[in-house]
Amino acid sequence: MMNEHKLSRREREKLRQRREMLAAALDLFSQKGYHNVSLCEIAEKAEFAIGTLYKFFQNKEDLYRALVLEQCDRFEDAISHAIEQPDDEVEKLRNYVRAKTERFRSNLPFIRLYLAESRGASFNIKAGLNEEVRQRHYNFLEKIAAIFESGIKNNRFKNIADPYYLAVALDSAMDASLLLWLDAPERHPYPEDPDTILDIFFKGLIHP
Amino acid sequence: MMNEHKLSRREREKLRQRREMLAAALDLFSQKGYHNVSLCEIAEKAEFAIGTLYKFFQNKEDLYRALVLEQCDRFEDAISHAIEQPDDEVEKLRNYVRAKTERFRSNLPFIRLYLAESRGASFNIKAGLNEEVRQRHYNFLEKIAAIFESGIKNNRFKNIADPYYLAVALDSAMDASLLLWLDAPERHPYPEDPDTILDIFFKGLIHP
DNA sequence: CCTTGAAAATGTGACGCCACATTTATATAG
DNA sequence: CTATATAAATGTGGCGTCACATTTTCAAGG
Repeated sequence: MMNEHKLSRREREKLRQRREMLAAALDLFSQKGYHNVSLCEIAEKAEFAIGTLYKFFQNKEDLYRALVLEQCDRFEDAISHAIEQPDDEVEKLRNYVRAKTERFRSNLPFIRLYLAESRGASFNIKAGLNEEVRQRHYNFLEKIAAIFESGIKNNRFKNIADPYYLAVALDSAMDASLLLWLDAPERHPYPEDPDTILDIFFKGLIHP
Repeated sequence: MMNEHKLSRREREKLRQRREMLAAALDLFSQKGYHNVSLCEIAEKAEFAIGTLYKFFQNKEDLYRALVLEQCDRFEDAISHAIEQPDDEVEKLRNYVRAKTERFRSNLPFIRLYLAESRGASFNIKAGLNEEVRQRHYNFLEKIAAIFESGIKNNRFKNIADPYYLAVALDSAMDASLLLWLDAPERHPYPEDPDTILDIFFKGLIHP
Protein backbone atom coordinates (compact mmCIF):
# COMPACT_ATOMS: atom_id res chain seq x y z
CA MET A 1 0.00 0.00 0.00
CA MET A 2 1.26 3.44 -0.99
CA ASN A 3 1.20 6.27 1.44
CA GLU A 4 -2.17 7.80 0.83
CA HIS A 5 -1.25 11.27 2.00
CA LYS A 6 1.06 11.98 -0.88
CA LEU A 7 -1.66 11.60 -3.46
CA SER A 8 -3.73 14.36 -4.96
CA ARG A 9 -7.25 14.94 -3.74
CA ARG A 10 -8.53 13.37 -6.91
CA GLU A 11 -6.44 10.26 -6.44
CA ARG A 12 -7.52 9.87 -2.85
CA GLU A 13 -11.09 10.17 -3.98
CA LYS A 14 -10.55 7.38 -6.46
CA LEU A 15 -9.05 5.14 -3.84
CA ARG A 16 -12.03 5.79 -1.63
CA GLN A 17 -14.39 4.84 -4.43
CA ARG A 18 -12.42 1.75 -5.19
CA ARG A 19 -12.61 0.71 -1.58
CA GLU A 20 -16.35 1.21 -1.53
CA MET A 21 -16.77 -0.94 -4.60
CA LEU A 22 -14.65 -3.69 -3.10
CA ALA A 23 -16.51 -3.48 0.20
CA ALA A 24 -19.86 -3.90 -1.53
CA ALA A 25 -18.46 -6.74 -3.59
CA LEU A 26 -17.06 -8.47 -0.53
CA ASP A 27 -20.41 -8.37 1.19
CA LEU A 28 -22.21 -9.82 -1.78
CA PHE A 29 -19.64 -12.41 -2.81
CA SER A 30 -19.19 -13.73 0.69
CA GLN A 31 -22.93 -14.05 1.11
CA LYS A 32 -23.93 -15.51 -2.23
CA GLY A 33 -20.79 -16.68 -3.96
CA TYR A 34 -19.06 -15.46 -7.08
CA HIS A 35 -21.50 -16.86 -9.62
CA ASN A 36 -24.64 -15.73 -7.87
CA VAL A 37 -23.69 -12.07 -7.83
CA SER A 38 -24.05 -9.87 -10.90
CA LEU A 39 -22.08 -6.74 -11.57
CA CYS A 40 -25.43 -4.98 -11.64
CA GLU A 41 -25.97 -5.92 -8.02
CA ILE A 42 -22.52 -4.81 -6.97
CA ALA A 43 -22.93 -1.50 -8.76
CA GLU A 44 -26.28 -0.93 -7.15
CA LYS A 45 -25.04 -1.76 -3.67
CA ALA A 46 -21.96 0.43 -4.07
CA GLU A 47 -24.14 3.19 -5.55
CA PHE A 48 -22.27 3.48 -8.79
CA ALA A 49 -23.25 2.75 -12.36
CA ILE A 50 -22.07 -0.45 -13.98
CA GLY A 51 -19.88 1.44 -16.37
CA THR A 52 -18.01 3.01 -13.50
CA LEU A 53 -16.99 -0.38 -12.20
CA TYR A 54 -15.30 -0.97 -15.52
CA LYS A 55 -13.28 2.20 -15.08
CA PHE A 56 -11.72 0.56 -12.02
CA PHE A 57 -11.59 -3.09 -12.97
CA GLN A 58 -11.17 -4.75 -16.32
CA ASN A 59 -13.97 -7.23 -15.70
CA LYS A 60 -15.74 -9.22 -13.05
CA GLU A 61 -12.92 -11.67 -12.62
CA ASP A 62 -10.38 -8.90 -12.23
CA LEU A 63 -12.49 -7.29 -9.53
CA TYR A 64 -12.83 -10.55 -7.62
CA ARG A 65 -9.16 -11.25 -7.95
CA ALA A 66 -8.20 -7.85 -6.56
CA LEU A 67 -10.63 -8.30 -3.70
CA VAL A 68 -9.38 -11.69 -2.65
CA LEU A 69 -5.69 -10.95 -2.98
CA GLU A 70 -5.85 -7.67 -1.08
CA GLN A 71 -7.73 -9.29 1.76
CA CYS A 72 -5.30 -12.18 1.77
CA ASP A 73 -2.46 -9.76 2.26
CA ARG A 74 -4.13 -8.14 5.22
CA PHE A 75 -4.98 -11.48 6.76
CA GLU A 76 -1.55 -13.01 6.38
CA ASP A 77 0.26 -9.88 7.45
CA ALA A 78 -1.75 -9.66 10.63
CA ILE A 79 -0.99 -13.23 11.62
CA SER A 80 2.62 -13.22 10.48
CA HIS A 81 3.18 -10.14 12.58
CA ALA A 82 1.73 -11.86 15.64
CA ILE A 83 4.18 -14.74 15.52
CA GLU A 84 7.28 -12.64 15.08
CA GLN A 85 7.35 -11.10 18.47
CA PRO A 86 8.13 -13.66 21.17
CA ASP A 87 11.05 -16.03 21.07
CA ASP A 88 9.34 -18.76 22.98
CA GLU A 89 7.71 -21.39 20.74
CA VAL A 90 4.72 -21.97 22.95
CA GLU A 91 4.07 -18.25 23.15
CA LYS A 92 4.38 -17.92 19.38
CA LEU A 93 1.73 -20.58 18.92
CA ARG A 94 -0.54 -18.97 21.47
CA ASN A 95 -0.15 -15.65 19.66
CA TYR A 96 -0.93 -17.35 16.40
CA VAL A 97 -4.12 -18.85 17.77
CA ARG A 98 -5.23 -15.55 19.22
CA ALA A 99 -4.41 -13.52 16.12
CA LYS A 100 -6.26 -15.96 13.93
CA THR A 101 -9.27 -15.97 16.22
CA GLU A 102 -9.30 -12.21 16.17
CA ARG A 103 -9.18 -12.06 12.37
CA PHE A 104 -12.05 -14.52 12.12
CA ARG A 105 -14.01 -12.50 14.60
CA SER A 106 -13.48 -9.16 12.94
CA ASN A 107 -13.57 -10.12 9.30
CA LEU A 108 -15.93 -13.04 8.91
CA PRO A 109 -17.21 -12.13 5.45
CA PHE A 110 -13.76 -12.38 3.99
CA ILE A 111 -12.97 -15.56 5.88
CA ARG A 112 -15.70 -17.33 3.97
CA LEU A 113 -14.18 -16.31 0.68
CA TYR A 114 -10.71 -17.14 1.85
CA LEU A 115 -11.67 -20.64 2.88
CA ALA A 116 -13.61 -21.11 -0.32
CA GLU A 117 -10.56 -20.20 -2.35
CA SER A 118 -7.89 -21.88 -0.27
CA ARG A 119 -9.73 -25.17 -0.01
CA GLY A 120 -9.35 -27.23 -3.10
CA ALA A 121 -12.79 -27.03 -4.52
CA SER A 122 -14.08 -23.62 -5.28
CA PHE A 123 -13.83 -23.23 -9.05
CA ASN A 124 -14.96 -19.63 -8.89
CA ILE A 125 -12.56 -18.45 -11.49
CA LYS A 126 -10.81 -20.11 -14.35
CA ALA A 127 -7.40 -18.50 -14.22
CA GLY A 128 -6.03 -20.19 -11.16
CA LEU A 129 -6.84 -17.73 -8.41
CA ASN A 130 -7.33 -20.83 -6.31
CA GLU A 131 -3.83 -21.92 -7.10
CA GLU A 132 -2.36 -18.60 -6.08
CA VAL A 133 -4.27 -18.39 -2.81
CA ARG A 134 -3.47 -21.96 -1.95
CA GLN A 135 0.19 -21.43 -2.72
CA ARG A 136 0.27 -18.46 -0.37
CA HIS A 137 -1.43 -20.52 2.27
CA TYR A 138 1.12 -23.28 1.92
CA ASN A 139 3.87 -20.72 2.30
CA PHE A 140 2.23 -19.37 5.38
CA LEU A 141 2.00 -22.86 6.84
CA GLU A 142 5.76 -23.10 6.48
CA LYS A 143 6.04 -20.34 9.05
CA ILE A 144 3.97 -22.29 11.53
CA ALA A 145 5.89 -25.43 10.69
CA ALA A 146 9.12 -23.57 11.45
CA ILE A 147 7.87 -22.89 14.96
CA PHE A 148 7.18 -26.56 15.53
CA GLU A 149 10.53 -27.50 14.04
CA SER A 150 12.40 -25.11 16.28
CA GLY A 151 10.47 -26.37 19.29
CA ILE A 152 11.37 -29.93 18.46
CA LYS A 153 15.05 -29.01 18.03
CA ASN A 154 15.04 -27.25 21.41
CA ASN A 155 13.47 -30.33 22.89
CA ARG A 156 10.51 -28.29 24.06
CA PHE A 157 8.27 -30.46 21.90
CA LYS A 158 8.28 -34.19 21.43
CA ASN A 159 9.30 -35.33 17.99
CA ILE A 160 6.09 -37.15 17.10
CA ALA A 161 5.34 -35.92 13.61
CA ASP A 162 6.60 -33.92 10.66
CA PRO A 163 6.43 -30.22 11.60
CA TYR A 164 4.56 -29.39 8.43
CA TYR A 165 1.85 -31.90 9.23
CA LEU A 166 1.62 -30.46 12.70
CA ALA A 167 1.10 -27.03 11.19
CA VAL A 168 -1.52 -28.29 8.76
CA ALA A 169 -3.38 -30.08 11.52
CA LEU A 170 -3.38 -27.16 13.92
CA ASP A 171 -4.32 -24.64 11.28
CA SER A 172 -7.22 -26.62 9.92
CA ALA A 173 -8.47 -27.57 13.36
CA MET A 174 -8.57 -23.86 14.16
CA ASP A 175 -10.43 -23.09 10.94
CA ALA A 176 -13.02 -25.73 11.59
CA SER A 177 -13.76 -24.89 15.18
CA LEU A 178 -13.81 -21.16 14.57
CA LEU A 179 -16.15 -21.63 11.64
CA LEU A 180 -18.41 -23.79 13.73
CA TRP A 181 -18.63 -21.12 16.33
CA LEU A 182 -19.19 -18.35 13.80
CA ASP A 183 -21.83 -20.29 11.92
CA ALA A 184 -23.90 -21.17 14.96
CA PRO A 185 -22.75 -19.32 18.06
CA GLU A 186 -25.80 -20.52 19.97
CA ARG A 187 -25.12 -24.18 19.34
CA HIS A 188 -21.34 -23.98 19.56
CA PRO A 189 -20.46 -21.26 22.04
CA TYR A 190 -17.01 -19.81 21.95
CA PRO A 191 -14.66 -21.99 23.94
CA GLU A 192 -14.12 -20.41 27.32
CA ASP A 193 -10.42 -20.87 26.92
CA PRO A 194 -9.20 -19.51 23.59
CA ASP A 195 -6.34 -21.98 23.70
CA THR A 196 -8.49 -25.09 23.97
CA ILE A 197 -7.54 -26.36 20.55
CA LEU A 198 -3.89 -25.69 21.18
CA ASP A 199 -4.05 -27.58 24.46
CA ILE A 200 -5.26 -30.66 22.64
CA PHE A 201 -2.05 -30.59 20.67
CA PHE A 202 0.10 -29.85 23.71
CA LYS A 203 -1.30 -32.24 26.24
CA GLY A 204 -2.41 -35.22 24.22
CA LEU A 205 -5.32 -37.46 25.01
CA ILE A 206 -3.77 -40.61 26.32
CA HIS A 207 -2.39 -40.87 29.81
CA PRO A 208 1.38 -41.14 29.69
CA MET B 1 -31.97 -47.56 -2.01
CA MET B 2 -34.56 -50.07 -3.24
CA ASN B 3 -33.61 -53.62 -3.94
CA GLU B 4 -32.71 -53.56 -7.57
CA HIS B 5 -33.52 -57.19 -8.29
CA LYS B 6 -37.25 -56.80 -7.83
CA LEU B 7 -37.53 -54.31 -10.63
CA SER B 8 -38.47 -54.99 -14.22
CA ARG B 9 -35.85 -55.10 -16.90
CA ARG B 10 -37.00 -51.70 -18.08
CA GLU B 11 -36.67 -50.20 -14.64
CA ARG B 12 -33.25 -51.66 -14.10
CA GLU B 13 -32.22 -50.19 -17.42
CA LYS B 14 -33.41 -46.78 -16.27
CA LEU B 15 -31.46 -47.01 -13.06
CA ARG B 16 -28.36 -47.90 -15.03
CA GLN B 17 -28.85 -44.88 -17.27
CA ARG B 18 -29.41 -42.67 -14.30
CA ARG B 19 -26.20 -43.88 -12.74
CA GLU B 20 -24.29 -43.19 -15.92
CA MET B 21 -25.61 -39.66 -16.05
CA LEU B 22 -24.68 -39.04 -12.46
CA ALA B 23 -21.23 -40.53 -12.98
CA ALA B 24 -20.56 -38.23 -15.91
CA ALA B 25 -21.90 -35.28 -13.96
CA LEU B 26 -19.74 -36.10 -10.96
CA ASP B 27 -16.62 -36.17 -13.06
CA LEU B 28 -17.38 -32.83 -14.65
CA PHE B 29 -18.68 -31.02 -11.57
CA SER B 30 -15.79 -32.12 -9.42
CA GLN B 31 -13.32 -31.03 -12.02
CA LYS B 32 -14.77 -27.69 -13.08
CA GLY B 33 -17.39 -26.73 -10.55
CA TYR B 34 -21.14 -26.44 -10.83
CA HIS B 35 -21.24 -23.21 -12.79
CA ASN B 36 -18.60 -24.13 -15.30
CA VAL B 37 -20.37 -27.24 -16.52
CA SER B 38 -23.27 -27.10 -18.97
CA LEU B 39 -25.96 -29.72 -19.33
CA CYS B 40 -24.78 -30.08 -22.89
CA GLU B 41 -21.42 -31.22 -21.64
CA ILE B 42 -22.93 -33.68 -19.23
CA ALA B 43 -25.21 -35.07 -21.90
CA GLU B 44 -22.34 -35.46 -24.32
CA LYS B 45 -20.09 -37.15 -21.78
CA ALA B 46 -22.85 -39.51 -20.69
CA GLU B 47 -23.72 -40.15 -24.35
CA PHE B 48 -27.31 -39.07 -24.10
CA ALA B 49 -29.20 -36.16 -25.60
CA ILE B 50 -29.97 -33.14 -23.47
CA GLY B 51 -33.67 -33.86 -23.50
CA THR B 52 -33.06 -37.24 -21.99
CA LEU B 53 -31.47 -35.69 -18.93
CA TYR B 54 -34.72 -33.88 -18.35
CA LYS B 55 -36.57 -37.17 -18.31
CA PHE B 56 -34.53 -38.11 -15.24
CA PHE B 57 -34.05 -34.79 -13.47
CA GLN B 58 -36.27 -31.76 -13.26
CA ASN B 59 -33.41 -29.36 -13.91
CA LYS B 60 -29.71 -28.83 -13.42
CA GLU B 61 -30.03 -28.02 -9.76
CA ASP B 62 -32.09 -31.14 -9.13
CA LEU B 63 -29.46 -33.26 -10.81
CA TYR B 64 -26.68 -31.75 -8.74
CA ARG B 65 -28.66 -32.13 -5.57
CA ALA B 66 -29.34 -35.80 -6.23
CA LEU B 67 -25.69 -36.36 -7.04
CA VAL B 68 -24.35 -34.76 -3.89
CA LEU B 69 -26.85 -36.28 -1.51
CA GLU B 70 -26.46 -39.80 -2.86
CA GLN B 71 -22.70 -39.61 -2.60
CA CYS B 72 -22.98 -38.18 0.89
CA ASP B 73 -24.98 -41.20 1.91
CA ARG B 74 -22.39 -43.59 0.57
CA PHE B 75 -19.56 -41.68 2.20
CA GLU B 76 -21.16 -41.42 5.60
CA ASP B 77 -22.42 -44.98 5.57
CA ALA B 78 -18.97 -46.32 4.81
CA ILE B 79 -17.38 -44.45 7.68
CA SER B 80 -20.21 -44.99 10.13
CA HIS B 81 -19.94 -48.68 9.44
CA ALA B 82 -16.23 -48.67 10.18
CA ILE B 83 -16.66 -47.25 13.66
CA GLU B 84 -19.40 -49.59 14.75
CA GLN B 85 -17.37 -52.72 14.94
CA PRO B 86 -14.84 -52.59 17.76
CA ASP B 87 -15.68 -51.70 21.31
CA ASP B 88 -12.37 -50.16 22.09
CA GLU B 89 -12.31 -46.38 21.64
CA VAL B 90 -8.78 -46.20 20.33
CA GLU B 91 -9.55 -48.89 17.80
CA LYS B 92 -12.72 -47.10 16.75
CA LEU B 93 -10.74 -43.97 16.05
CA ARG B 94 -8.09 -45.88 14.15
CA ASN B 95 -10.81 -47.47 12.05
CA TYR B 96 -12.32 -44.07 11.43
CA VAL B 97 -9.02 -42.67 10.23
CA ARG B 98 -8.43 -45.61 7.94
CA ALA B 99 -11.94 -45.64 6.53
CA LYS B 100 -11.79 -41.95 5.82
CA THR B 101 -8.39 -42.26 4.20
CA GLU B 102 -9.69 -45.07 2.05
CA ARG B 103 -12.72 -43.06 0.92
CA PHE B 104 -10.51 -40.13 0.01
CA ARG B 105 -8.23 -42.42 -1.90
CA SER B 106 -10.93 -44.21 -3.84
CA ASN B 107 -13.41 -41.43 -4.44
CA LEU B 108 -11.43 -38.24 -4.80
CA PRO B 109 -13.75 -36.59 -7.34
CA PHE B 110 -16.62 -36.66 -4.93
CA ILE B 111 -14.48 -35.56 -1.99
CA ARG B 112 -13.82 -32.29 -3.72
CA LEU B 113 -17.52 -31.65 -4.10
CA TYR B 114 -18.22 -32.77 -0.58
CA LEU B 115 -15.69 -30.42 0.93
CA ALA B 116 -16.86 -27.61 -1.28
CA GLU B 117 -20.41 -28.08 -0.05
CA SER B 118 -19.71 -28.83 3.58
CA ARG B 119 -17.31 -25.92 4.07
CA GLY B 120 -19.10 -22.68 4.62
CA ALA B 121 -18.48 -20.95 1.36
CA SER B 122 -19.41 -22.77 -1.75
CA PHE B 123 -22.75 -21.30 -2.80
CA ASN B 124 -23.09 -23.54 -5.80
CA ILE B 125 -26.81 -23.66 -5.42
CA LYS B 126 -29.33 -21.26 -4.03
CA ALA B 127 -31.68 -23.57 -2.20
CA GLY B 128 -29.57 -24.45 0.78
CA LEU B 129 -27.93 -27.65 -0.36
CA ASN B 130 -24.99 -26.37 1.62
CA GLU B 131 -27.12 -26.22 4.70
CA GLU B 132 -28.30 -29.76 4.32
CA VAL B 133 -24.85 -31.19 3.70
CA ARG B 134 -23.39 -29.26 6.59
CA GLN B 135 -26.14 -30.41 8.88
CA ARG B 136 -25.46 -34.02 7.99
CA HIS B 137 -21.80 -33.46 8.63
CA TYR B 138 -22.52 -32.01 12.05
CA ASN B 139 -24.62 -35.04 12.84
CA PHE B 140 -21.84 -37.31 11.73
CA LEU B 141 -19.39 -35.47 13.96
CA GLU B 142 -21.64 -36.34 16.89
CA LYS B 143 -20.76 -39.95 16.31
CA ILE B 144 -17.06 -39.23 16.55
CA ALA B 145 -17.68 -37.03 19.56
CA ALA B 146 -19.49 -39.92 21.21
CA ILE B 147 -16.35 -42.02 20.92
CA PHE B 148 -14.29 -39.36 22.63
CA GLU B 149 -16.93 -38.93 25.28
CA SER B 150 -17.06 -42.62 26.02
CA GLY B 151 -13.26 -42.73 26.14
CA ILE B 152 -13.18 -39.90 28.62
CA LYS B 153 -15.82 -41.58 30.80
CA ASN B 154 -13.82 -44.81 30.79
CA ASN B 155 -10.78 -42.83 31.75
CA ARG B 156 -8.96 -44.04 28.68
CA PHE B 157 -8.67 -40.42 27.55
CA LYS B 158 -7.77 -37.38 29.53
CA ASN B 159 -10.57 -34.89 29.93
CA ILE B 160 -8.90 -31.94 28.25
CA ALA B 161 -11.59 -30.64 25.93
CA ASP B 162 -15.21 -30.88 24.90
CA PRO B 163 -15.65 -34.14 22.95
CA TYR B 164 -17.36 -32.34 20.10
CA TYR B 165 -14.41 -30.00 19.67
CA LEU B 166 -12.10 -32.98 19.71
CA ALA B 167 -14.15 -34.53 16.92
CA VAL B 168 -14.15 -31.32 14.90
CA ALA B 169 -10.43 -30.92 15.30
CA LEU B 170 -9.56 -34.48 14.36
CA ASP B 171 -11.93 -34.56 11.42
CA SER B 172 -10.72 -31.33 9.90
CA ALA B 173 -7.09 -32.16 10.51
CA MET B 174 -7.67 -35.36 8.58
CA ASP B 175 -9.39 -33.50 5.74
CA ALA B 176 -6.59 -31.01 5.46
CA SER B 177 -3.71 -33.44 5.48
CA LEU B 178 -5.42 -35.88 3.14
CA LEU B 179 -6.22 -33.07 0.76
CA LEU B 180 -2.66 -31.88 0.85
CA TRP B 181 -1.46 -35.29 -0.08
CA LEU B 182 -4.04 -35.70 -2.83
CA ASP B 183 -3.37 -32.29 -4.30
CA ALA B 184 0.39 -32.67 -4.47
CA PRO B 185 1.50 -36.22 -3.74
CA GLU B 186 5.03 -35.39 -4.83
CA ARG B 187 5.44 -32.51 -2.41
CA HIS B 188 3.47 -34.06 0.43
CA PRO B 189 3.94 -37.79 0.29
CA TYR B 190 1.51 -39.99 2.07
CA PRO B 191 2.51 -40.25 5.72
CA GLU B 192 4.30 -43.53 6.22
CA ASP B 193 2.14 -44.20 9.23
CA PRO B 194 -1.54 -43.74 8.41
CA ASP B 195 -2.18 -42.93 12.04
CA THR B 196 0.25 -40.01 12.24
CA ILE B 197 -2.47 -37.46 12.68
CA LEU B 198 -4.20 -39.54 15.28
CA ASP B 199 -0.97 -39.91 17.21
CA ILE B 200 -0.65 -36.16 17.49
CA PHE B 201 -3.94 -36.18 19.33
CA PHE B 202 -3.03 -39.16 21.45
CA LYS B 203 0.50 -38.36 22.49
CA GLY B 204 0.56 -34.60 22.76
CA LEU B 205 3.52 -32.40 22.02
CA ILE B 206 4.75 -31.29 25.39
CA HIS B 207 6.76 -33.56 27.63
CA PRO B 208 4.71 -34.58 30.62
C1' DC C 1 -10.95 38.50 -6.65
C1' DC C 2 -15.16 36.71 -8.63
C1' DT C 3 -17.56 35.00 -12.69
C1' DT C 4 -18.05 32.29 -16.59
C1' DG C 5 -17.76 28.94 -20.10
C1' DA C 6 -15.52 25.60 -22.68
C1' DA C 7 -12.76 21.55 -22.68
C1' DA C 8 -11.21 17.54 -20.20
C1' DA C 9 -12.25 14.07 -17.07
C1' DT C 10 -15.36 11.19 -15.15
C1' DG C 11 -19.86 8.82 -14.43
C1' DT C 12 -23.93 6.60 -16.51
C1' DG C 13 -27.12 2.88 -17.94
C1' DA C 14 -29.55 1.08 -22.16
C1' DC C 15 -28.39 -2.36 -25.17
C1' DG C 16 -25.75 -5.89 -28.07
C1' DC C 17 -24.25 -10.27 -27.82
C1' DC C 18 -23.68 -14.80 -26.34
C1' DA C 19 -23.81 -18.81 -23.38
C1' DC C 20 -26.67 -21.82 -21.55
C1' DA C 21 -31.03 -23.84 -19.26
C1' DT C 22 -35.21 -25.48 -20.67
C1' DT C 23 -39.03 -26.71 -24.14
C1' DT C 24 -40.93 -28.59 -28.06
C1' DA C 25 -41.43 -30.67 -32.41
C1' DT C 26 -39.58 -34.56 -34.76
C1' DA C 27 -37.50 -39.13 -35.48
C1' DT C 28 -36.96 -43.73 -33.98
C1' DA C 29 -37.74 -48.10 -31.86
C1' DG C 30 -40.59 -51.64 -29.95
C1' DC D 1 -49.51 -46.83 -32.35
C1' DT D 2 -47.23 -45.74 -28.07
C1' DA D 3 -43.32 -44.61 -25.64
C1' DT D 4 -39.05 -42.91 -25.66
C1' DA D 5 -34.88 -40.50 -27.34
C1' DT D 6 -33.30 -36.66 -29.83
C1' DA D 7 -31.43 -32.16 -31.05
C1' DA D 8 -33.07 -27.92 -32.97
C1' DA D 9 -35.51 -23.92 -31.33
C1' DT D 10 -36.63 -20.74 -27.72
C1' DG D 11 -36.10 -17.69 -23.89
C1' DT D 12 -33.51 -15.72 -20.22
C1' DG D 13 -30.04 -13.30 -17.94
C1' DG D 14 -25.64 -11.50 -17.31
C1' DC D 15 -21.23 -9.50 -19.04
C1' DG D 16 -19.13 -5.82 -21.08
C1' DT D 17 -19.51 -1.56 -24.44
C1' DC D 18 -20.21 2.91 -25.89
C1' DA D 19 -22.52 7.16 -26.91
C1' DC D 20 -24.11 10.43 -24.02
C1' DA D 21 -24.69 13.10 -19.48
C1' DT D 22 -22.60 15.23 -15.69
C1' DT D 23 -18.99 17.14 -13.02
C1' DT D 24 -14.49 19.20 -12.47
C1' DT D 25 -10.85 21.94 -13.91
C1' DC D 26 -8.86 26.03 -15.24
C1' DA D 27 -8.05 30.25 -17.70
C1' DA D 28 -9.53 34.51 -19.43
C1' DG D 29 -12.42 38.52 -18.93
C1' DG D 30 -14.84 41.63 -16.08
